[in-house]
Amino acid sequence: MFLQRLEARSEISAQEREAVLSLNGQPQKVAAHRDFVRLGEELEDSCLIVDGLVARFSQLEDGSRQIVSLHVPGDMVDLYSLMLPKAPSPLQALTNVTIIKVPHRLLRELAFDHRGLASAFWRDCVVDGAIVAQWLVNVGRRNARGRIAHLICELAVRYAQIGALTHGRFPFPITQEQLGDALGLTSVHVNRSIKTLREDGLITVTRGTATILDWAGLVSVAEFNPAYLHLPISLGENGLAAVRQVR
Amino acid sequence: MFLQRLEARSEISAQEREAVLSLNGQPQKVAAHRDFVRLGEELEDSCLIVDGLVARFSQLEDGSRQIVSLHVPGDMVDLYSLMLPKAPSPLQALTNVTIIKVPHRLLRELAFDHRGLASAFWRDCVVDGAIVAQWLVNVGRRNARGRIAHLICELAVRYAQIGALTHGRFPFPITQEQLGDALGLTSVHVNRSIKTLREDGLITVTRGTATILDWAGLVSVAEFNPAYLHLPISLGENGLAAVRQVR
DNA sequence: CGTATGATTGAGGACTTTCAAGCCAAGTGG
DNA sequence: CCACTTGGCTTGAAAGTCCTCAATCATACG
Repeated sequence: MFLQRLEARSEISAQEREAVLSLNGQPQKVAAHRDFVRLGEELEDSCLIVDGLVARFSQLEDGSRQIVSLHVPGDMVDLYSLMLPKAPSPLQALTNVTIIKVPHRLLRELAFDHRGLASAFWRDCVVDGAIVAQWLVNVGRRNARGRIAHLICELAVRYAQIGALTHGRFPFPITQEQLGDALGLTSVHVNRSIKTLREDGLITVTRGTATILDWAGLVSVAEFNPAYLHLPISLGENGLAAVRQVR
Repeated sequence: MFLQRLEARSEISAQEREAVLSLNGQPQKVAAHRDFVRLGEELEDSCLIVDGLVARFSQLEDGSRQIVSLHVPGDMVDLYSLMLPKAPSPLQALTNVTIIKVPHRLLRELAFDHRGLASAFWRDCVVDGAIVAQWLVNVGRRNARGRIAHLICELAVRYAQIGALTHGRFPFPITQEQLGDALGLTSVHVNRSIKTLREDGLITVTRGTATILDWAGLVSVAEFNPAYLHLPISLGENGLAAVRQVR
């Protein structure tokens, strides 16, 4: 999975591919709602998500939270911890999650031996930053409807990339409270805004899965342009087909 | 300047130091308000800021802007373009600016020949991302007063790092309109909020310079913790003295 | 001195939050 | 098998923050 993610954004040689595949680790289960990386912790591994949804967040003194990034299977959540071992933000499992911890030592060796992999890792960190920047635009300059639509578009594309989007449906195991924490909104207002999107025939959300009814409409409400994700994939009409792009 | 910035965050060997110092380039002037990198442009250089203030931003269809990062002298604004040559966001000079364009080719050679520098570059990109993440928290979860206070705290520390903070005063050549664009607010509301900060005796802003009157108070309003900047510096009481930290 | 850019202030309205209550589906234990 | 609990969704009403539109002021510049 990790290899697939890297290859989506970087050229990887056959030799480097082998090197990545030689990595292995024990899958671990993490229960929903558990913080499995705490603020300021010194990390010696990076976490590859195998299954489930993970959030990186910050907590303010009044108890409010801002989710800074969401991570789907295939993401190496804290690859950046290679460069900043002291966790700048905690990690929480939003659902039951399976992760594989990959030791920094091994990743460093890989980056040392294969400059293509070093670039790929570095590039992945940069793209992660670009996604956060896009979220900042989202939260700073769009109203609630636009923010929600944008996040849904982003997740649709990211799930499509890992083959988890079928018939315009994809996993959406996130509560409205958590959505609010990601978008700088209240769960109440998230609820009302989703309602208007539903009434406009753009999407429906039920029991952990989202359905796209009108991809073009959603994209338009969100002003969504997937370029910032740097994935070789886009969604066809109505979000039904995932289309691989030539790079 | 570039070397100083790198050394603030990474260990650089004597040999690597020499290598960085061997870089040279022509200083260029950019007039205030000019976009000197455009969206989607293919970049072959990264820009070191020598003087002035630069903003990276996104523009929405309705014309509104979100400034995603601000860059002070010593910053290599778009170091990340080494990994993503196609500019994901334009760059604007907020003031008259002096930059030095450093060819990607040279930076790549440096990173190739010196693994310590490769790490330092990568780390700098990661820290840039961490700053954007902090901005996201700021915009997503703080009210106008808190946002403004937080940005002022950040800039105070960053200017202190380059020795441009004296007697609690530092350069603040940014219009309220631009502040709003950075904070997800209107210039009008920025104005009113700054007024309350001034009335509370926390800061004053006049003619391109900000003065910190009550650092502790400002930090408290902002809930500011400079750790995310990963700089070996902090500000003493009332923001008067810049204190170098042991790493 | 006129012009231009940015700061400041006022009034009204829009979007979002807060507080509160009710609803629904799923899981639990007697 | 069913009351009972629980977490999450939904809705209403009132309040607050922030925005829009507009006008005035201040300062710098040609």
